[in-house]
This record gives sequence, C-alpha cells and structure tokens, in this order.
Amino acid sequence: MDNDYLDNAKVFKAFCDETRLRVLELLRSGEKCACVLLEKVEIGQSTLSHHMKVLVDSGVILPRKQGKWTYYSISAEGSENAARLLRELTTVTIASDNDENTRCCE
Amino acid sequence: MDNDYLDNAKVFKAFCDETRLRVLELLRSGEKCACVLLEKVEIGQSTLSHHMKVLVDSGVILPRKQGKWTYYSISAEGSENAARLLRELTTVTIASDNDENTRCCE
DNA sequence: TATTCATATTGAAGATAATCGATTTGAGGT
DNA sequence: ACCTCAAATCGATTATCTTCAATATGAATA
Repeated sequence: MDNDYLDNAKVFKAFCDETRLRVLELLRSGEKCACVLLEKVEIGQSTLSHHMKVLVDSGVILPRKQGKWTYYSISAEGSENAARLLRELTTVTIASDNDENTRCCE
Repeated sequence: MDNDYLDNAKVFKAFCDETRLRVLELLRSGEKCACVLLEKVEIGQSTLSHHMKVLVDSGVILPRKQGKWTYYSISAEGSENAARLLRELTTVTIASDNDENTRCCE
C-alpha cells in the first residue's frame, strides 16, 4: 500500500535528473555500451554506474550484459508502463464541480 | 539548451515524492482546498505549501485563489504535456540493431 | 592462475530536498 | 483601523541525492 507510492516515485526518478535525461537522449538513437555513454556524458565511471542503476530500477532502461561490456537500451515496455502510470496518476475520476470535497471551511 | 534538461526534470519532480503522489491521488476525485489536503495528508502547513509549489511549478496542478482560500486541481493540459514529454524522452528514433553506436571497444 | 579491462560497489564529501516552527503576507470580517 | 485566519515565506535541521576516488567483482585472455 504505502510502498506503492515509493514504487511509483521510483519510476519517475528516471526523469528527474539532468544527467539521466542526457543518457536517455543518447539512448534514443539506439542501444549503447556503457563505455560509449561514459565518453559522451562528462561524469566519472562510478557516477554513470549509479545513474544507470537508477534508470534500470525505474524499468525504463534495459541492460544487456555481453562479456565484459554492458549495453543499455530504452525499454518499450518500461516506457509504456511509465506513461500509463503517469496517465493513471493524473486522471480525474469525478469531473463534477459541485463535488463535496471542493468546498471547505464553511 | 542545458535548461531544457532542468525544465524537463522539473515536470517529473511532481511524481518523485511520496507526499506529492498522495496529494495527487486526493485531487483525482476533484478540486480540493489546501485546508482539506492539510487534514488528509499528515504533514505541517508549511510543508504542504512547499509541495504545492513544486506541483504547481511542474504544471500538473492548477491553483485557484478565492478569498483567503486556495483550491488546487489537476490540470488536464499540464498532465497531457507531461505525458507527451515522457513519450518524447523515451521514443527511440532509430530501431536498427546494426546501429554503429551499439558496437564499442572493438 | 595471473593479468587485464569494464563495470559495480564502497565510503566520504558536498549539494539539494524535505520538514518543521515561527513569522509574514494578504484577504475578509468586526 | 484592527483582528482573524489561510497560505506563503524564512531559518534551521535532518534526510536524501549526487559525485568522486578507491577498491572489489567478474569476465575474457595469456
């Protein structure tokens, strides 16, 4: 129950940081190796690793290990899930202006 | 340019915090006065005010002042903007698996 | 198994965000 | 004008996030 809020918040953490938005933008043109991301975004290796973890945990980014390298790509499923969730969170269930909840302190 | 990242990040900050997700959920059933939100979410008055500012700044929530009271509601326009932006940020422009960017370190 | 290299993890620093109590602002009512 | 009350702002504290350097892990190779 309470965890739902935290789980949902986690999804959108992917889009809340400048560096992660930069990484996402790079991945829009296709799957990339971590080393490629590292040389394009100006941050340290451990910092990139941390951000990739946040992105993967959000479900928006998919990791693929191949030998020593890790490749990352945008997950269509994860993205749709995020979009669907955002819509859910902002869908007004009752449009009535005379809603009892509207009035207060009177 | 650089500000785009920060501006975009700001939109999704609305969904990154447990308390703000609680407020959003309450607003799904229609416009609410700040005092109603205050008694339903267990936080201090100044804290609620801070969160409402973040929500309004994201564009997802619309404030309406009426006398001493402020009413808040989910903005359909702001929500659609956020949904559209999320889709934009996660849309892969080139689906090709043979993308030159995929390969690295070889 | 020893070495190399890519990535993950750890630990510590600094930056940003959340929270609260106290005060201020601003609109209504007396 | 004064008082009242809702909401915003301020100042300080605590918590969370970002970042880096150093170290550990784990896969490939010699």
